[in-house]
Amino acid sequence: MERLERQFYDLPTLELTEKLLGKIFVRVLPGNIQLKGRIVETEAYFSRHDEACHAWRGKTERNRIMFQTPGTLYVYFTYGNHYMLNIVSEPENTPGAVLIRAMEPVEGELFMQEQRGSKLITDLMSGPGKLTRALAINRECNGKNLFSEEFFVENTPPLPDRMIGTSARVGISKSRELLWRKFIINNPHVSKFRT
DNA sequence: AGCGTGATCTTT
DNA sequence: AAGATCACGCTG
Repeated sequence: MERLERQFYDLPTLELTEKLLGKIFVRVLPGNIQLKGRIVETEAYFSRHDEACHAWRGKTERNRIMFQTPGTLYVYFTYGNHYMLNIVSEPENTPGAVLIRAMEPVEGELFMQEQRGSKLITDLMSGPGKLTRALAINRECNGKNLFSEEFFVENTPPLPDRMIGTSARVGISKSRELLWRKFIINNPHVSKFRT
C-alpha cells in the first residue's frame, strides 16, 4: 500500500481535516507489531483567532510542535489521564494541527484490546483518549513525524462528499460556533458527542 | 450527572 | 504562590 508523502499534508488545515478521513494510520512497535486504524473523525485547530486552539496566543513550551512542518505529530497530555494525537498542518512557523478523534481498528486488535482492557471493537478507538491508549502513544511520540518506519499513513481512495459530516468540535467551551469537526457519517467508531 | 487526575496557563 | 481550566473516560 502506498504511503502518504510530505506533500499530501501541504493543504489548508480545514481541507486536510477532511482529506485524512478514511486514511490508514499505522504505528509499528518494536518486535514488528503493526497497529493500524482507519481515521473516521477529525477536528481542525489552526487559527490565531480561535480561542480553542492551543496556539491562539502564540508559542509556548507545550504548543511549540504546532509550529513545525506538516506531518509532524503533536501529542499532549490532558485531564490528568489522556494523551491527544494531532497531525501538524500549515507551513513552518504557522501553527496548525488536525486532532485525530477516532479510528476504526484495522490490524492489531488483540494488542489494542489488552491496552484498553476492553474487547468490544467499537470501544477500542472511538475517542481521542481511547485511541492513544490503544496505540500506546504517549509524550515520547511528541515531535516525531509520519515519514518513518515507526509512524506513517497509508493512502486510500478519496471518500465521496455524501459520506462526510460536519459539526461543531467536541468538548470545547470556546469557539463553539466554528464547524471544524469532520466525520464519516454512520460509522460506528465515531466518538459520542459531549457538551 | 459527577468525579478523578495532573500539567499548563493566567492571575495575584 | 494560588487558582482555573482542560480538544476526556468511566461509573452510576
